[in-house]
Amino acid sequence: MKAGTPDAAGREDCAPRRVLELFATKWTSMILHTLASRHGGAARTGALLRSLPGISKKMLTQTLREMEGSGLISRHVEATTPPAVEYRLTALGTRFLEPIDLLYGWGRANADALDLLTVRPSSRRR
Amino acid sequence: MKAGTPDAAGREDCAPRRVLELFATKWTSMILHTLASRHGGAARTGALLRSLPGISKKMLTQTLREMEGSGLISRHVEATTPPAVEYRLTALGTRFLEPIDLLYGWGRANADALDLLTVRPSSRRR
DNA sequence: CTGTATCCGCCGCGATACTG
DNA sequence: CAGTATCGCGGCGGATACAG
Repeated sequence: MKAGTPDAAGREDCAPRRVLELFATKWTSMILHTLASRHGGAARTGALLRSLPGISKKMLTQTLREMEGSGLISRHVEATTPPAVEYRLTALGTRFLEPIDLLYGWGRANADALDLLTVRPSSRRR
Repeated sequence: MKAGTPDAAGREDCAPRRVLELFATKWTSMILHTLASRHGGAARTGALLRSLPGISKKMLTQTLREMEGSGLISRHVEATTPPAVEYRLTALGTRFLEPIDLLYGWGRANADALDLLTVRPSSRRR
């Protein structure tokens, strides 16, 4: 196999890249994971906001919109006052959780190896 | 389980988040994948540059540096003229390929579902 | 061939304030 | 409670030019 042949993640329109784009917005996977941890795979805005340390209200809404557009979650409004909005995992979203959890699991299983390096020992290269 | 309990991807210093950061630089997984497709899990700069449509020389080098710092790959220099540099998968990098390939595989398996949405049908919300 | 250094536009994302 | 609108900064990442 010669070089120059995009056999790997070559083409810009391939499925793998499409998946990576889902991770572009850094909160996507965490939101999905949080929803999954809830009973019924659903949660309201406020709950999500509280369960995701560091996320801003803006990013939450924004990411939720994108995820809805990607078909990962669905939005349900209770026409009460004050309004209650609930987000639920869709079939696609639920399926996407498999590879995500695998990724998370890998992270936990290799936490030590990752630690050694994020701390940046002391002397390196040059 | 009540809300407010960061049971999911809560803490900012947890392993899952650490893993996500590896995806922060969008080329990391693709570089790993490309290296894996080579015999011996190694490739030279030029080859990588040609195998990754769209990447710039700058980003390649930069990403390779970060990956080296993260222990995913190692750098080997042949002191010839012109110099020949080769990057190789490390044990950690190889292990990280498992979840990555799973992710890619998922993308291919759900390519159709993703297509329907990236095209954005026509009428939606509002 | 490999790598570094600038210049610079774009946009992810937080902070803050306001409407229903 | 849920959502939108603005402002602003940091930095990703491309283009280009130069060096070993």
